[in-house]
Amino acid sequence: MSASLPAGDPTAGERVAVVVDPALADPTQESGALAAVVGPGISACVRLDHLAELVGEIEASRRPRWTWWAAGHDALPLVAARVPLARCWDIAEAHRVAVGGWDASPQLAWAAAHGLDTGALPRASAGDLFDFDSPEDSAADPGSPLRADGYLRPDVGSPAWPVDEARLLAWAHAALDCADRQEALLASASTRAVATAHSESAAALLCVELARDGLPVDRDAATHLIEAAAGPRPSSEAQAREIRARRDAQVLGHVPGREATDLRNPLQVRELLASVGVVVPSTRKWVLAPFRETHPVVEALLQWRKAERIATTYGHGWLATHVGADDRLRGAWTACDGAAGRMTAQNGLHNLPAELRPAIAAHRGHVFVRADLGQIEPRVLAAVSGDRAFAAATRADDLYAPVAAALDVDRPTAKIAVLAAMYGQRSGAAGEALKGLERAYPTAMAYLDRAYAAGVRRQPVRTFGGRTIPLDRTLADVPPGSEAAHDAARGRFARNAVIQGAAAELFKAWAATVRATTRDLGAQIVLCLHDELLVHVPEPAAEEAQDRLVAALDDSARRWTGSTQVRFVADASILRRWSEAKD
DNA sequence: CGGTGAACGTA
DNA sequence: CGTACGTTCACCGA
Repeated sequence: MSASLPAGDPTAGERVAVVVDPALADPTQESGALAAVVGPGISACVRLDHLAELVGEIEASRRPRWTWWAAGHDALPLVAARVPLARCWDIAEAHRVAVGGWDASPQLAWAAAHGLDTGALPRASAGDLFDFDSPEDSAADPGSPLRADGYLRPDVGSPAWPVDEARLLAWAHAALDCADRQEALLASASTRAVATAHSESAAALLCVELARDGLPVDRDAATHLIEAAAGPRPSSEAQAREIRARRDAQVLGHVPGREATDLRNPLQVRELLASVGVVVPSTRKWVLAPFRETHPVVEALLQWRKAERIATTYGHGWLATHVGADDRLRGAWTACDGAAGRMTAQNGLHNLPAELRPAIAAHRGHVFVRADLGQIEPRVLAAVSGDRAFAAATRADDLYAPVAAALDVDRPTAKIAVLAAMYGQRSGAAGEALKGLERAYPTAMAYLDRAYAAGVRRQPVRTFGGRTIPLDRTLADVPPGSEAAHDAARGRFARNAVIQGAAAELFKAWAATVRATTRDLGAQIVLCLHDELLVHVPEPAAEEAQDRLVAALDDSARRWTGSTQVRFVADASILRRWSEAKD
């Protein structure tokens, strides 16, 4: 089926929905399957192998805001075909801005956008997923994704929902409706929430590109680093056992009579340590560190842990599994975690040990342009709190210098005080300096206090960008204790979330701008690491890309804060290997 | 076989 | 100084 394109004037911001058959596990592998494209004057159902061409034409003539339920599914064929798209609206990400949390199914997003009770979502009946004869449905068109009571049917959009052209078109219309409602809701909730939904949506599209492109690796360098830490790649299970046993022997040799200890069992390790007089509540690194001199087995154990980490998690198996034949490390990316809203990545992309960084190297004819945001969290605090005095401090290259002067303390003390105020210390003492902060920057401190208090009261907080952060979540790792301890943990979480979350929003706005402004250079963003961007750039374009990264920060920070009062700084450099970075 | 905690890497 | 996430392993209970 072909689409007729109306010749109308390009209208900024008009929505065009793209939806791909929800049954497809991998929309890049099923060229015969269907997608629908619906917008003003457009209503087309096309085979996937014709989708990129149609979307490319519409993009060229109208630059609409491409709207989908989730980029990871609906935009996948477009990313695979490298269709450049300027604007998008990701319903799942917009829902995460509006409501928070991780769950963002079409059913939930739809209900929230339409003001329906999200605690009472219809559930698919266990007996028959496609039983459309329940009383709620009787009044509705049997082909519609909607129930008569206004909810989406529980099964639509799921892999089990069989589509035809009419159903897919209706699914695209539903996306348009849902996105319009979300936008209205966000606009009424916060002045910045619509802009946040835009940059979060762009980040979600970037995530699909990151998964497609991967992080360039020097395979030989990686192999050598892994061999140095974990030994050669075993060619048999017997050899693997032998290498493991040899690694274990480095530790067990220090404790004759206890060679049978399983070093991978923390309980047995604790017993082993106790037998040489090291009595500890746990065998964590920072607990054992003070005992390094007490008995040689402690140092040997800590060394063993490092090698074991490389061998098991970032070893030969990892290299073979996650680094493709094109020497790119790939993993799945998400634009927004379930807590404060950072990006996440799998397969080690976000927690690669620093010693493996020399293996992250630009490919032939390319370099990396790397940039990170300096002192991002205190600068964000200045922006989101509106503290004029603290904002004045951000005009310094080193924010802690003017803070130290204002508090009449040395720089390290000023830094610890600021970090303690933002994150909340439980041990140690920043005492006097903290009081100085309260005097010098009362507006910023009050902002943090309000978030903490809301957390204790279990009330949701909102980031500067308008993202709701619910506080009914179970906290990750609160040690058993009093109710007061849990209150304090929620308070710390909330206080951290409004800073970390706002920083994540600015970072994503920056990343989205970089993506848009460096595309013509042939640049690819290949890593997003919370406050750091790694961009793979054809060598001749390196300096231009570096300039644009810095300019993109000025642009996105000005748009995000709505002012120029707070200064954000990026340290940008051109590298061949990630390890060449200063810090 | 799925969930949990310990441990540790990153920011 | 805290928060968050991803990965692996051993253990537990079904």
